[in-house]
Amino acid sequence: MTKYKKHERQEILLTRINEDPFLTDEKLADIFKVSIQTIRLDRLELSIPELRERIKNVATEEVDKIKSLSLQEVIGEIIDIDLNAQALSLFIIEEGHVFERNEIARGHFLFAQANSLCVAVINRPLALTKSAEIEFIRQAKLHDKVISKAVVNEMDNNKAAITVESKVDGRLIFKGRFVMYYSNEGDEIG
Amino acid sequence: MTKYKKHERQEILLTRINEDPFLTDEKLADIFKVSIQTIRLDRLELSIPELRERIKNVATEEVDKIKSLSLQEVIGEIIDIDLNAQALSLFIIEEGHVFERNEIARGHFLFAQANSLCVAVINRPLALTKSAEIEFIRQAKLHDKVISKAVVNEMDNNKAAITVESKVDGRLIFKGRFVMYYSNEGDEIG
DNA sequence: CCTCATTTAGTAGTTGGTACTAAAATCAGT
DNA sequence: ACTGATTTTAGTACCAACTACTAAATGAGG
Repeated sequence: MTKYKKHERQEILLTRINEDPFLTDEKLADIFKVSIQTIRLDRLELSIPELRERIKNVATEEVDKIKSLSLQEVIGEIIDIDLNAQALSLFIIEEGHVFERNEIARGHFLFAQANSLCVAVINRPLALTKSAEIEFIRQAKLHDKVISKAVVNEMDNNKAAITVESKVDGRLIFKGRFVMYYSNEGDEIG
Repeated sequence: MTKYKKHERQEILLTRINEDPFLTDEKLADIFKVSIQTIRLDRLELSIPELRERIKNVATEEVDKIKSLSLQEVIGEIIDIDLNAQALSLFIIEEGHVFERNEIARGHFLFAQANSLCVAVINRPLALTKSAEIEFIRQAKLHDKVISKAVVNEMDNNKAAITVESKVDGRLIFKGRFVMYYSNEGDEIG
């Protein structure tokens, strides 16, 4: 239980505060068994803002994140659309979408992109997926830009058949055939 | 531009602070053209905490949300598992999972639950979805508790066939047949 | 005009700091 | 063991944004 050296302590301090930004100087002084002044000097040298600033930052940052997450409601960004005919979307694979171990995208995000695109191309108050046959052909990896294309093959009064193909760098990674149910008013299915 | 009456002012104060929790008493006093003391009395009567408390609340709330979202990495909570044989998971439909308009769950979350469950039941370093046939039988609504059951039908050296059924209150809402690819080391697919 | 509610003023004390000065302790090298 | 630099403490004054309290001023209505 020897005390850390300055440099050592500062490194740990950084990660500690990163993990838990809600730590006061007093608590930190307690943790490292040094005086409050030492902690303050450390923060000064590492230009770590004071507790209140840190909390404020968390509060404002996370408000932004929530906004961008509700944007993720429709997964992927629609880049071209020809209503009831075809549509294109772009989805960039980020940290949250992959298996930690190998950075391969989880299948359901690719499905979600395709599914969202089907909902979008059928622009109705109610559009639900009825069934789908899908195939994962190749892996998508972290930071890949996935371009998904949906083409409406058939449409009748309340159903549409849509095929979706997703590609990374022009290579097919996913394809699916979706049957969508839709209506113009708030009908019930099943 | 007459001054508000007490009650009136307090109502507006409430909504104002709700909209923007980062307002100091000083700014609020300025807005309502009253003294700081009046604002403090108002907050006391309405039991609105002080600025710093409010900011802290925002920060902690949002930290919780982020945590529950990275937990969403595996969508749904696994409640029972018999490796390579079958597994059960629970997924509660929340605000972020439904269409705003009608509070019906987006299909890809139900798919994600099923897909995650398939990955979980095949407990291998690499387990990827190869293909799936799925059917959405009935809608799931906001706050529904969806129980998903995966049963492994066949397994060979590197593939498994799994059927999944999801129910709400015992009624079938989704079913799917998944083919999963897996390996014990970091092999490549395709 | 009197009275009760409302508003404002002012003081002391709190938390979690900054900014600064200065003393004490520790360490490194000779 | 001594010196000089580095590091750590100690201590003071000050700040924001309050709470908690007392007391005075200002309304508004009967």
